[in-house]
Amino acid sequence: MSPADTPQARGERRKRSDARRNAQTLLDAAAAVFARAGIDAPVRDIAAEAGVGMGTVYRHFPTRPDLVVAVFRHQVDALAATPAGASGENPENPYEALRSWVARFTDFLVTKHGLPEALHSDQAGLESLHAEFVDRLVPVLDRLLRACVDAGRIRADVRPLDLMIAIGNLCIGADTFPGYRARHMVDVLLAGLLHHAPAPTDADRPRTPTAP
Amino acid sequence: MSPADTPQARGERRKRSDARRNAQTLLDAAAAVFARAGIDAPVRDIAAEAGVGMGTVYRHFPTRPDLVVAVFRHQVDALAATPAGASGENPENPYEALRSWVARFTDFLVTKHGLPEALHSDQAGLESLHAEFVDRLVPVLDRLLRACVDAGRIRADVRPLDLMIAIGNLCIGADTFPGYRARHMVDVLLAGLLHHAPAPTDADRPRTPTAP
DNA sequence: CGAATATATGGAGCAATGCTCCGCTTGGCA
DNA sequence: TGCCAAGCGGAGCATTGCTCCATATATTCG
Repeated sequence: MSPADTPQARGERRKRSDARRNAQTLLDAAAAVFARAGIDAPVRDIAAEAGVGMGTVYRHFPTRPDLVVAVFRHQVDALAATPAGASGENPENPYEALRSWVARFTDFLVTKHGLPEALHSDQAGLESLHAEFVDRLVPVLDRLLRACVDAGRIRADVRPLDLMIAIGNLCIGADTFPGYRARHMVDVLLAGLLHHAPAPTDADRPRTPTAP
Repeated sequence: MSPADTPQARGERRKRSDARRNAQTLLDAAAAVFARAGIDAPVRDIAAEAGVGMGTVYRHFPTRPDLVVAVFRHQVDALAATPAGASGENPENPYEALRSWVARFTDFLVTKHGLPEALHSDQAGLESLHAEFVDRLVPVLDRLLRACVDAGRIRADVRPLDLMIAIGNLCIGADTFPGYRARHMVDVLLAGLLHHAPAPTDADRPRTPTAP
């Protein structure tokens, strides 16, 4: 997001004023419709909410997922930015730093209707949403996890990508399935990272049958 | 599934022979298409595979999810039936019984393209798929979990429904996202059930600030 | 066996939805 | 003011779940 990334600085013509205005209107309208009707809301509805035609939507956001990504980008940015602060807050307790960041991540996912589901939709183009999350957040998790491993708090066999996807997955259904406590299960998962006395990963592969 | 449930026994006329044949043909065709193209394959494709018309499909399976449920029902039955055996095999190690059943459940989910995703689809009617899983498998998990809790092996604050949904969720993306190791994350989740020295669940809610 | 009838079938057609296309409109510059 | 590239709107296409009904056929009864 350096200033050099602005269109003008790259020698491209500045967009027309109505175009800029419409782009922002669309972003706001999409955010409103997503909040009201979920992330799967029809593009038509968003165009109507913004008071523009279908063509305008697709001019600004070539595919539906592009619109979704744009709407959530700055929230992902916030999540990606904090950990420097968070992990700095208590470098002596890296596990709590991990837990606190994961709690914020979980809150974000749970409060967005359909977002966790969308991260796994195989609809063409929705990979970019996934990619956005991976690119921005995996490095954060990597730092948090590494700090825990270095401090000897957690097992070393869980990769940041695994954990990120797992957390995102656990949040699926949080708002649609009544009895399911997504946050709690994320907590259980994090507890599973801690070292225990008996490493259960070995128990299910008795290479040598327990001698009598 | 008692004999009294058969149509004849309830005084209903037995279905025409071609109808019965087509129903089975459709089941086989659907299984083949699901395996090849995933669970979201168009109904048209299944009709074509079976060599019948659309009307025939919908006559036998009123909605798309009904077909999906029918295809997987006997596999769910198998999963629901085993734990009596499994938990009987080593009553002295209930945690291993839990792990072994969960491993089978995980295998089942991971090998069915799109099944875990379908369990959370908000498409009307797909709740019956979810209901099928919940009704058949939650009681099994309940028994397995209770045995572990009674043996003092695991925490008592995880309900069977939570665990079942969490496991299903963790399997999402197993076949579509390259780097993600669903089975491993299920293992981490199960490890999180075990008791550890410091209960992390209390750490984030210091009701009374730790007295000096 | 042959007719009568309930049952089953096939596929055109409807509705929803993502996306494209293109003729019309308009902001910005000379 | 006048020009024109950038922008816009919305009809229309393709896909897909599902419905409808004229036609075909299995089953039964005389």
